[in-house]
Amino acid sequence: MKNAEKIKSSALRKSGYHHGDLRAGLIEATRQLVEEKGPDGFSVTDACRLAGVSTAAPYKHFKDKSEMIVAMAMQGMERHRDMMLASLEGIAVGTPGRITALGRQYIDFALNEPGVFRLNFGGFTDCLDDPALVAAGEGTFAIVLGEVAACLGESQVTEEVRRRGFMLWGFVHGLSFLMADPKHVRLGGEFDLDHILDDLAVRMLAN
Amino acid sequence: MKNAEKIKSSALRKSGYHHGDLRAGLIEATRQLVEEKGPDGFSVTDACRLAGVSTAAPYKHFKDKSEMIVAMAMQGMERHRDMMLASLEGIAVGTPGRITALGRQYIDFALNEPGVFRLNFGGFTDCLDDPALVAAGEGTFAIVLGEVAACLGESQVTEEVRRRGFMLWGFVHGLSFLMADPKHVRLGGEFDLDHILDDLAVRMLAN
DNA sequence: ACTTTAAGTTAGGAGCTCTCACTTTGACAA
DNA sequence: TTGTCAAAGTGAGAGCTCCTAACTTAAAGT
Repeated sequence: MKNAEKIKSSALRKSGYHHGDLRAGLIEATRQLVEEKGPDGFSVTDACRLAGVSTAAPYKHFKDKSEMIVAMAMQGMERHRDMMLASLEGIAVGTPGRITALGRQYIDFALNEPGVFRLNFGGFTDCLDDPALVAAGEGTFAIVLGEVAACLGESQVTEEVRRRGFMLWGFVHGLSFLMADPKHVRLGGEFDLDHILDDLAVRMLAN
Repeated sequence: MKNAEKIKSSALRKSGYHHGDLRAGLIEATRQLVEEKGPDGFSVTDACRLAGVSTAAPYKHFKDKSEMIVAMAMQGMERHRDMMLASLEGIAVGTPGRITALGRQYIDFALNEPGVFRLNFGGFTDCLDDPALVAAGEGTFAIVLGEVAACLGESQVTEEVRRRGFMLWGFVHGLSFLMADPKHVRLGGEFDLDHILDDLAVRMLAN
């Protein structure tokens, strides 16, 4: 029983009348479609087709389209944070290497999941207002602030730490947008991202 | 005759059966609505209501919704470029002040017209593909590259100039996104944008 | 086994994009 | 000045979307 349920849960499409875990199935369908067609271009109808249910089914699990997108975006934020945390593994605390690792992972996420990244940060009105999403973003930024503080030899997040962290975030954030778009990234010519990030960390943490 | 026509041209709404300059009227309506409701949330139907014409009228002037948005975005790119160029007025060539002026103006545009800014750079699939829009973006970036070259004492756009210019662009671009969003900007704490930009120019143009 | 209820369904309203066939009217030539 | 034509409007409607309402299925607990 429990086993059969688990197998069902992981499936995108349903088998019988009931899906097993339609909520998760729709979130996964949403993720796939947002990557495929972009944050605009996504439709609930498409997600229903992909999950193999009728177009009315989602409304048993989500209030509306926006809530469905927010649920997917939230999982994206968590992946984003977890990957950033994982990238710190084995790098000495207080060294610039930790800053560049975070930046690198931030940008890698934007490159690997451009649809989700743009959805989360590109200014889609619906998602901007969700408090859980905002809180998740703040949590991730807090990680950055902690690392900046350590690099600057501060034990607390001072105003200067916050200022530097915000500048670093802005930089990496902007690079993510530029690099996730082929029409923009080629304007940068031939460059090595790791080199740029190292250069950045040196310049921004100096003094 | 010519005068009456000009008066009509500047009007958003039509007076008689014919509008006078519906194309321009729709572009202006589109701009207003994109600011009001965000790039998503915009509908051709709304623009028609605002311009006072039937919902079939736009298709005499634009192939589809996308082309209408692109036309509006194009004017936004031109405003963006013109304002950046104007901001250089009276600042000595080859000084970092010209870089900070460009950056400041870039961000100001994002703050003054967040809807248009996000539409142009937030990764809306339809617009990304338009070659005229891409070319306009490249033209604006070329201005930045020229200033960076002058600051670094180069007479040409070398690979290093391009790299630094791209980094500066990335930074200002990211800050624009963060500052245009109240939920992000407050994470930066209390800070003075001019001070940050000066700091940035010093750090990024050093060496 | 029976009941309850969560989770599906079909049907349909309202709004959107866009097309088609039609109407209006300004511009230009005779 | 008048007649014609083409540009620029119109209403009607097809096909899509999101979402609701009322109905049906079947899973879970007593």
